[in-house]
Amino acid sequence: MSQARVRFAPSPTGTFHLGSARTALFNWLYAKHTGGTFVLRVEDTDRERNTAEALTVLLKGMRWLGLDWDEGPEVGGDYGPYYQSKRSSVYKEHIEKLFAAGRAYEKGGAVFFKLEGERYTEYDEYHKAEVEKVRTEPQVINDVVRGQVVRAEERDFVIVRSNGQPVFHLVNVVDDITMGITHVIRGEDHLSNTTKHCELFQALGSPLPVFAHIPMILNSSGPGKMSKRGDGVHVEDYERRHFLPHGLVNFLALLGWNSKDDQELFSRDELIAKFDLHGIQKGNARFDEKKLAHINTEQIRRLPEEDFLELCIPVLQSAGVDMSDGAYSEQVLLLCQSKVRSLMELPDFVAYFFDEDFSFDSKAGERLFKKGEPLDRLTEVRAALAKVDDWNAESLDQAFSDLAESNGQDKPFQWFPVTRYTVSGTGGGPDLVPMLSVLGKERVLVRMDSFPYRYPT
RNA sequence: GUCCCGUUCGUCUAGCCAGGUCUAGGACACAGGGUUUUCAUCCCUGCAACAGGGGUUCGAAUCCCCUACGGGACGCCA
Repeated sequence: MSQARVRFAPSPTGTFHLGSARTALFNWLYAKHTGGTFVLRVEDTDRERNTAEALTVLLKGMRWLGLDWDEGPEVGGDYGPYYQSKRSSVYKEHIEKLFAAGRAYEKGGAVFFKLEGERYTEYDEYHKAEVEKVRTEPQVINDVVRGQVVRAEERDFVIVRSNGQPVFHLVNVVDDITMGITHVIRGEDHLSNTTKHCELFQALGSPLPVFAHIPMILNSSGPGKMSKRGDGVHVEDYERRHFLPHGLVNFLALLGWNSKDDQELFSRDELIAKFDLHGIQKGNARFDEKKLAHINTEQIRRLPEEDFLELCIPVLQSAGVDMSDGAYSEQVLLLCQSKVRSLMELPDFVAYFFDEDFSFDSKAGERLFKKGEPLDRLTEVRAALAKVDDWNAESLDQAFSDLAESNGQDKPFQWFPVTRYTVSGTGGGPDLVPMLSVLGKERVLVRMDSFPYRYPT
């Protein structure tokens, strides 16, 4: 596989849309897969909305997702500058080339690209006006995803505005040429634009890159492509909700691409190894948060302990959890890695480990008191645990077994629910014995003793 | 309105290019069951789709045509 030079060319708008993120991801994956180069180019022609803050959001999002670029802002490269606003001279040169070739003309202060072919005028229903059209030779686009797409451009189009600013179509093509881009991987919404781009490539005497138009991401409900506004449509939303960057990456990769072998959970390296343009889907995809949540959960489970701990720290700190006892916090978190479904729920999930004033879940309490004599069981288990000197999972297991045996029971199950509830206030959580072991003898006994006074009756 | 792209379970998708092995496979979700101290995990089972019509063929989810529906483009936005 030859090394590809691909680019992600966003226009900073102040947010980082998931659709853009997926386009960036596919480009990044393809560059990595082929051992090629991933270029980040900022399309900031036009506009006051292209602020420094908007660019920061984008770069931060890219870095959070782990999509590092080989050339572009802040890292440089041999094909710069990588901001379109700084490439005026390059565009000027190419516009002159078009004039020289008789493929550009001025009208109303703007520069138009001149199509070749027979001209005629026609009433246009869309523009509600009589317009000039050209019968051009149709362009044949060889798209890796869609096969051959044949389409003819029928109107001359603006390449430089009357204010002197070059237009997207022109700068996009000129940059792709001058930056040596080999593969253009972008959203299907650009497919119709591609005929314009092909005209420009040809008029400038440059070979066409390989095109791959990837499907759109549609709203999970309702019509149309994924909206630009709202919660859950931007990368920042998922960062704020403490999703794993790789969880989002894995999910996004599956939206419009698959590995053909039923594998859905990938490490970053597996994704790079398996990603291929031919696995890209033609049909549009609908965004499904439930599947995202599932993949995120699975990726939490697969995290190496160190990475898991590192990711947890900021989540708990921002929730105000006191983690001054590092070794203890670490034990608590490792207890939870296989139980928790998202990092977001972690602070609530571990609250009782760090706060003696934890609350009691009323539903679980009702269930507990509905059957048997929990207070009697509590007295028994309290006495049994008080005798444990060497407080660890093994000796605790033994203490429970002895307790069962001395009461003529096979297993100590009837003491478990009340134990869990009095020390944690919940009906669920990490495995009981390891949990008691981590909490420590003193905490456990104190909580058991205070339970009758603290439990709201 | 014109042009382009698409259409397999509710959702993401495999299969389609090289027609038979497809009573259409996997995953999420959902439902039921089992394991379990746990509304967690795990395991099992179930539910559920080739948009419609025509053609080609011994045979079509797979090839061709039409229709319908969905998406996109048609900006001196990108």
